[in-house]
Amino acid sequence: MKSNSYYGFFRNFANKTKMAIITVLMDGPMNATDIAEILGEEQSKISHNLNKLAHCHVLEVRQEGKNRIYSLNKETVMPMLKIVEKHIESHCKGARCIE
Amino acid sequence: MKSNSYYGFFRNFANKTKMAIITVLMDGPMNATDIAEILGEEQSKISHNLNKLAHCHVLEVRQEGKNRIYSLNKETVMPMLKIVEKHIESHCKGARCIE
DNA sequence: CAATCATATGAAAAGTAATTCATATTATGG
DNA sequence: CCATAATATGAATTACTTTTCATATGATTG
Repeated sequence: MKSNSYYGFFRNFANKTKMAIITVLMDGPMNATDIAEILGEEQSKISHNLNKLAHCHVLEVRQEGKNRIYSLNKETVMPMLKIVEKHIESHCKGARCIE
Repeated sequence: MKSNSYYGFFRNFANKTKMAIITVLMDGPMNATDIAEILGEEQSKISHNLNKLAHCHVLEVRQEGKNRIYSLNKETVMPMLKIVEKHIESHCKGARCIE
């Protein structure tokens, strides 16, 4: 296991904006502008982040007219979040574990 | 699911040194000095990182004489790495996915 | 093909995290 | 208790990442 080199992948989750995007996309695919709107964030900020997430296949993209529709790679992301949730549940009850 | 707030947890894995520590501890518990030695890293650098990892219960610590023995929380970490491994396997074959 | 909506891009600036270095603690064996 | 081995701590520096801002590119529609 080349676990040593996985840290790049985890960067996709180690940031507030990226996690917000991921959370929004849990409800279904959406285009970039709408994501930005929902999060109340700058278009280009969202675009930069979407690119990184898609680059690592945390998100998938498809072109639809002039829109690019981003969707969550649930197969990877959901079980991952599940693990974190469980971890926090059992180790970080109320505590300042995560901040 | 408060997934939005999980990003702090992921920081434990989004860094080279921390992942190196985690990897070393996959082989079993070890004290701080030995970890530093094996990784060829500065004692205090390792110490700072160990603290953060332990703070989030990614690692557990126990005092043993003047040594502090750090061990990996395998229950959380192993399945997490498994997911990443599988993801890379199926999406990042040879590609510049992760860098 | 001009206008416009949607998105991307790149470089500079800002923000945040990691490392270093010097020093402080803490524990134990003699 | 003193010496020392093991580890922690904090502030300053350095290194990275993220954001911003201005601008560019792409697609579509009339």
